Amino acid sequence: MTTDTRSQILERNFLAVRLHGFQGVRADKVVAEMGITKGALYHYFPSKLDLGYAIVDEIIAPAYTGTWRILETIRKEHLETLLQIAEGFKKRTDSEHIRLGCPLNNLMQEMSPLDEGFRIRLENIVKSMAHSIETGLRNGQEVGTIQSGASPRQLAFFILSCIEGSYGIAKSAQSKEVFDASINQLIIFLKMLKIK
Amino acid sequence: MTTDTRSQILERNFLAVRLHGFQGVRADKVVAEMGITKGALYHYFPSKLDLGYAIVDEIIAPAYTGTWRILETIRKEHLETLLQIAEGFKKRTDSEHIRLGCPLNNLMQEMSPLDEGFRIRLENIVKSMAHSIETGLRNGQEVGTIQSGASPRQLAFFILSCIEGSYGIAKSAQSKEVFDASINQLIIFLKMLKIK
DNA sequence: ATTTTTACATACCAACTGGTATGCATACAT
DNA sequence: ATGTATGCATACCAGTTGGTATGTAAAAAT
Repeated sequence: MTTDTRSQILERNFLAVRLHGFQGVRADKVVAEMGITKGALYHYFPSKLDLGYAIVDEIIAPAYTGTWRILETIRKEHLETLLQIAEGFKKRTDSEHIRLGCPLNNLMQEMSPLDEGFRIRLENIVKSMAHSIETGLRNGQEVGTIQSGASPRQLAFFILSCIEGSYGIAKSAQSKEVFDASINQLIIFLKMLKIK
Repeated sequence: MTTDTRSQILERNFLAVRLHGFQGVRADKVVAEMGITKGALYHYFPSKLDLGYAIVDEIIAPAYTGTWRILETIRKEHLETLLQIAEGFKKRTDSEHIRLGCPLNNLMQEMSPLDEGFRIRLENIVKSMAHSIETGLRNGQEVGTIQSGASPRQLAFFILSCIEGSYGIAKSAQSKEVFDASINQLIIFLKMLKIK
């Protein structure tokens, strides 16, 4: 099947980017480990940069924006849903995640100052997530379950910063315990926003 | 002067690492822009990796650990000092910092999974900062100015995660406003820890 | 005064980089 | 049946990479 090879190339290179960074990836070596050659690689992607963009557009962006989008649609329990998402990060973050870090965070750090195509794409992912959180918090304030003093926009960036930062700190320490400690403190803080 | 050339090589390559990442740095091009050649570079540093280690040991580590160390020595106003440090991040973070991100965070993300020598060094910096914060918070609890419910260790990782994450999020957005929003929320949270 | 060490410059190199040009078997369209 | 597009493999390439070997003027040690 035609789409199979292409998506395999994408998936394998996504893993390689997580380990080596985009600049560190040798895409031809990655496909060689799949048993295919550069011919296939450059058949599907005109350049390494296009491969990188495809990884962001087709793998990273959907996964990240999808996690938070539900906050925009629900009519009640906004804070509880937010807490569940935070708990979800703890649950689905395994040792490989700790070792390799958050793919979004990694690419933002590496590529934002180097390539505008990457930067715009990654910024849009962050904007989308921040918008979902902000909307959820604002709606929660409007239905009267979330304290109205706090700024939803400011809180959205704060929450994302904590999560991305937790991946970063845990990555250097290679410690899931450190990650959980930080996320747990975030959860404690978020619970303070609740109106009982 | 012998130490002058060496420290210039260090400083210039530190800037280059901030922009391109360690893997992306071409150390010979960096020194060429200084008007010297590879000969000088490899005279002072046996390899590129050793140059990278020296950047961490001699530039990054002292700057970071020095920022927080005061928290270990003071006898009162622990929380106020912590808040001042947080405010300091806002003050001294200019547009170049936003564009290039936090050097520590950048290197952690890039090099932790790739090279154990880097990883250990960066982990030790984080550990040192976390220890200072933890000690400050614990002492504040003991003198009765900081709420005793919270875990100093957990809070320390949380605070560091927020700050590093704020750099990361702001870097992709290239926005000082985003950085300040996140730090401001951290400050609001920290003030909640105060016993009046 | 002579040796030794320091502080670089110059020239060179093998391995690797992202990428291209070409070939060719199969599938598909006409 | 025949032309054309697809899905790769093979071979090749110029530029770059981190690094070395050698040279040498000046400084420092003896």
